[in-house]
Amino acid sequence: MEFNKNKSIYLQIVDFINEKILTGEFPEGAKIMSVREMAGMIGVNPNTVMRSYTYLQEEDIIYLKRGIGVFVSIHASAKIKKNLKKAFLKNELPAIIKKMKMLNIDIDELNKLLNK
Amino acid sequence: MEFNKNKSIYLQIVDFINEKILTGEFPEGAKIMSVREMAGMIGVNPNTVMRSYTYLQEEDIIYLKRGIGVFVSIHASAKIKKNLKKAFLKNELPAIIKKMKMLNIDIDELNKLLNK
Amino acid sequence: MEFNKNKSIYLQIVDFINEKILTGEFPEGAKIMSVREMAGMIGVNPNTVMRSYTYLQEEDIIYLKRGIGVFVSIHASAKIKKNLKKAFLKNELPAIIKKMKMLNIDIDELNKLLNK
Amino acid sequence: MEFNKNKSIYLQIVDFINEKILTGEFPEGAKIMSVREMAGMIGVNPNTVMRSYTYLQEEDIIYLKRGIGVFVSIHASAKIKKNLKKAFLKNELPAIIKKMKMLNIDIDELNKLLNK
DNA sequence: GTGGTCTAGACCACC
DNA sequence: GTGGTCTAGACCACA
Repeated sequence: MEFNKNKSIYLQIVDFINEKILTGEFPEGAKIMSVREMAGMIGVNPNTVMRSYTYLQEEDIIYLKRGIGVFVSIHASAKIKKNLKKAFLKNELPAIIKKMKMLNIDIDELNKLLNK
Repeated sequence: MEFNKNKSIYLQIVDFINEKILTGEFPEGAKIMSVREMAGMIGVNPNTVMRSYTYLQEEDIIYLKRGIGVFVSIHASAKIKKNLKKAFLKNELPAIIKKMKMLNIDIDELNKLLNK
Repeated sequence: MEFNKNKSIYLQIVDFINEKILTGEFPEGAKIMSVREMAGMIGVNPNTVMRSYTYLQEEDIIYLKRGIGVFVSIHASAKIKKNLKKAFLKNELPAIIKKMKMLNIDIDELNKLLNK
Repeated sequence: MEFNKNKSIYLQIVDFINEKILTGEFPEGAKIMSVREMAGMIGVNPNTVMRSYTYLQEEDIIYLKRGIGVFVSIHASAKIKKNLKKAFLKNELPAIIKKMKMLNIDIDELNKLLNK
């Protein structure tokens, strides 16, 4: 797996897992890859994966069972969408708007860009 | 001045100055605040401001005259717009599109959000 | 059965059985559930129940007869009370006192809380 | 510094810092020991201290400033008391009550024990 | 086998 | 100097 240099790896793993859950590749309630499996697959230290898993557990998106494995929470998908939407509206949208105004990009031009 | 934790302070100062130039608050050709003045005003270490100024000088947006002061370049405004547009199209737009798809936000909903 | 995350499951099973014995639900001398029955009932791996039983046997609270079953020891109830009291006075009470001081909870307030 | 074997070190460091804040030894708003200083002082790996600090930052009790240091939050003391009280009422008090009933310890006896 | 913690040591961006 | 991330490797309790 390839990582973006500007974002910490463990957060990119978080994004990766969130995506898998949203696409249904990791279904809610299901057991997913163990720390070591995931680490081996994406070529990263198990500690780093553990950090991602711990983060996701604090967000109630997965839960870890000692000696058993890692499971997707029941309402994980809705939770992820909620989190992403909240972050999008609060952090990213204002920045987009500000930048568009500064660059004199109007909604029509944005529409064209989006359709490409 | 308040800073976003996820972005380095010196880059946020760069954004801050870019904005002042685009809005005309720092007109092209004019002398702007010294490193020390700026540092005092926004409550930051002078070294950090120096780093922002150095960065902006490398981008030809300002220039420093030793012993005299800091000045906005003649074509600063156009240069900034060019840089921002390039970054917007290359880095931010793809991420926006991806996120909008994941969250099922279409162009109409975005339009509504933008108008608020 | 639900388990507290901060304590190991086998010890929670130990507590569970101790309680049954103290309340008389598992009378002294009587045969109690086998490892497999217990495991099925509370939804846990039989190995884990076995660990609890082994622990309780070492404490002379139950004894296992190979091929026959698991039995509550004759003086189990007294033994349990003695163990719990010892642990309570030695480990828990000092922590309670310290925490109450830090939280400015005095004996009167505790009394009120206990009566609820 | 000595650590209890039954609790993870990083959580014991959390307790340690909470206490220092409650007693005023680490005043609100003040800069406290850096990760490395703390690690050296208590004889623990810096990563472990970092874990404690990160935990406390998520609880809004301290905040970390990159390149500058670690600071106690403004309302840290109240926050800590709130957290401890909540945990005490929710987790510990019910267990105490249950255990006291099982051991036939009444409030008078507890009072005597507390006064020792 | 699993999660969970800890150490040792390194590198980076930032102030 | 500071925080922040990552690796490598180890040990433990638990299932």
